[in-house]
Amino acid sequence: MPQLDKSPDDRVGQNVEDTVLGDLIGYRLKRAYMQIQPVAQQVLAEDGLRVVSFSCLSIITDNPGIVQTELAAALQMERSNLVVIIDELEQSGFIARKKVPTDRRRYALTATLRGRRLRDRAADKIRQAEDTIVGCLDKEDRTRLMAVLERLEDQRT
Amino acid sequence: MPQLDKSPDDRVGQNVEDTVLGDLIGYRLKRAYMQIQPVAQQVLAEDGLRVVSFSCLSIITDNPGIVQTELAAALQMERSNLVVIIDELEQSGFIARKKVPTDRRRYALTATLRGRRLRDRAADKIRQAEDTIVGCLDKEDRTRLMAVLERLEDQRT
DNA sequence: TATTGTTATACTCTATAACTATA
DNA sequence: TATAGTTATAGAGTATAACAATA
Repeated sequence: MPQLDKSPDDRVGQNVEDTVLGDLIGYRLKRAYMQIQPVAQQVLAEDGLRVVSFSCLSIITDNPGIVQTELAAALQMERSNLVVIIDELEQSGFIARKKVPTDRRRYALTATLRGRRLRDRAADKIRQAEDTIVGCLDKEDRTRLMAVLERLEDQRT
Repeated sequence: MPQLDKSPDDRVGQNVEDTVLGDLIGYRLKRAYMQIQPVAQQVLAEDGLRVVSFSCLSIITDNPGIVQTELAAALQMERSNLVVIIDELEQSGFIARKKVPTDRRRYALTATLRGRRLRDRAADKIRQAEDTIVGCLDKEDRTRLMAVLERLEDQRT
């Protein structure tokens, strides 16, 4: 018997009490991110990209010649976990690795023309997808949100 | 030779260009969350809790008698992944499982006195820890941030 | 036939240690 | 001795399918 005999004290859907969790910023950030992330993921998957590989492609596009350690630091991830992502992007022809003559331990990363175009196109699609969720905010709320998030991020602890 | 011979065009630390990523809300949310999450994680670890087990304990405390499927829905996670977490909390003596007489498929979850006290104490510690990061925001910015995040979260797509 | 809790499993993400080649 | 890239691996976190008990 599905759906039809709710007892009076049934907690269904959003009728769950919460006196603590909802006042924690960490929880609120996570929940908001859980709304946005799958949308971005889906949009990027159409172009064969994951969120993290798009992030890499984007930073490489903006910083031609960046090396893997710098890229890892910029995205706050481990060098070791970057390797397969860079491999993928290279094999797909979106970026190129070339030895730095002055320090042959390092690889200078650059985006190819195809890579740069993909980055720009994918970025447009993500912005559009985010708008379907963030559209409920007016321009000022949105600008404020971005500024506040940036301040949190820059906070050293 | 560490640190001493930076070439003029070295990108160190935050000197990385970014024309796209930083304007995406998903990226900003993730970065802000990455600041907060480890702090909460560390604080909770002192009491033998993970972030997810604290979330469960908190919702159970606020909703005595809630069953696992409802809890999973409230936290937007899979029932199957809840099982071991509930097991842990029960074995630690923070919650109790008891068969619902009217529907013997279900377990009514309730927090023990110890569990409720732990929830309250841990919540205080998390708030305090979050303040070390969110302290840079004034009262109004903070209230606004929470309200905006809640609106994003409630946005149906 | 549908639902609850459960188990098993797989897949992604992330973190750590160790290796090589270069400096 | 230290660093860049790499490999292997282990641990979280998450998602899916299937089962027994119950409705």
